[in-house]
Amino acid sequence: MADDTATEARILDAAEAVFVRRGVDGARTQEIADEAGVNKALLHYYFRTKERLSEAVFRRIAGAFFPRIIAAFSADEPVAERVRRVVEIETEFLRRHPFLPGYLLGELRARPEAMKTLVRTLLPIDAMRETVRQNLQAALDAESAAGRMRPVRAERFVVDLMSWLVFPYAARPMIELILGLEGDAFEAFLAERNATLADGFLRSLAP
Amino acid sequence: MADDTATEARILDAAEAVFVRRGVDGARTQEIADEAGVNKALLHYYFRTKERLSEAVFRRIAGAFFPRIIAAFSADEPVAERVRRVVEIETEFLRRHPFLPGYLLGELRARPEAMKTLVRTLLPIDAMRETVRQNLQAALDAESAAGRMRPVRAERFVVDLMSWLVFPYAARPMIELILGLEGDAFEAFLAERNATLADGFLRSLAP
DNA sequence: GTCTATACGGCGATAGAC
DNA sequence: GTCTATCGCCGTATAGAC
Repeated sequence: MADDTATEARILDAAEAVFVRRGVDGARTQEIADEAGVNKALLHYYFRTKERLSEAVFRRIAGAFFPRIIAAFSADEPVAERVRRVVEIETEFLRRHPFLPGYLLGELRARPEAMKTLVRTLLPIDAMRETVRQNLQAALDAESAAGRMRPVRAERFVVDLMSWLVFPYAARPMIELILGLEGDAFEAFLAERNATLADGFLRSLAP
Repeated sequence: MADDTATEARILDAAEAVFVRRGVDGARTQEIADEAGVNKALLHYYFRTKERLSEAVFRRIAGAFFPRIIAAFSADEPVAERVRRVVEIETEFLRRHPFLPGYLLGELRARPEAMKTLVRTLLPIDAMRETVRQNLQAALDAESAAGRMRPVRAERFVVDLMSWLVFPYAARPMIELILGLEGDAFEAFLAERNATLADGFLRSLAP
């Protein structure tokens, strides 16, 4: 075992774990090597530099994170159903990757232009944007025309829902500290919250 | 001019600027010295280490950020008024310090235990927590008993409102990228959003 | 208090053996 | 493809002159 592709994958997994918990600047290549069960020289063999390794990790994460969300927002379903779908997909994803929002936000903050460029080469940004602006906006306009919802811009709709979904994970240490929701209490709090989040969100848009 | 306290303050201001835009790990003491118009040796003279300097900066920022928000949440006013107050205070503060959420979240993520300890020595966490749990929860319970609002836990109330307020700033590069709201368009988007944010939030809690 | 110059350590990168 | 050993830079910390 431990052929080349398996080793490369192990390094990538280890790098993801370390980058996600320490940030790229705070991460040490030694720690990545330890976590992968190899030595630093192999990181160089496979990825050449820490910079390139971090880009590979970011690519993998961003590629898994964004497309499904955009798809759910733009699915050909009633607005209420899309909201429930986004909530469902996102809560499931975040349950498995709770520290990922902090990582993504941290990287985009530390190296905004580099990361933006990276995402642009990775995802069909323009197409995604158009889908949101056309498809989602049309659905929202139809709802408001029918008097079932107040008028709202698609951009705001997306930002507001994503704020509720993502922020608690990114701010977890702060919430634990200020509100005294440590460990399991925090998890329980989020689970309960997630169950009623879609309804609350839709109510905020009631006519 | 340039007596000792002025120099120390200039270093602190410079450090804040650099830490906020690069994160502590990404910051170089040389850049802080340049921005303060002094040399690296003086940083050591006043603050001994980069670590201590970062703690001083964090203290100043956290001390300015949290107390006013907690006070607004717990003010002796109707719930709707408190919400509008929190929104007003927070939007004004964030307008002047738009990169601060990213900094705070980043530090609490990179060094959660150290930062938590620091905040505990800085703020009366337990008292703040009790105020939220007692005072705010009582106000929310009264509203729901009167049929003006659905029942909600104070913790959730706080997290949901803060999510809407803070997340767009922390996620600014991502929002600019995905939704195509660059520069001024982003500012305009937020200004418009902030104006109706309190009402939308209260609607989400309608009975 | 403020500067110049330097010591020191750590980390990423790499050479070279197997 | 994987290892051991080592290099060289860069950033923080510090000594010492003014």
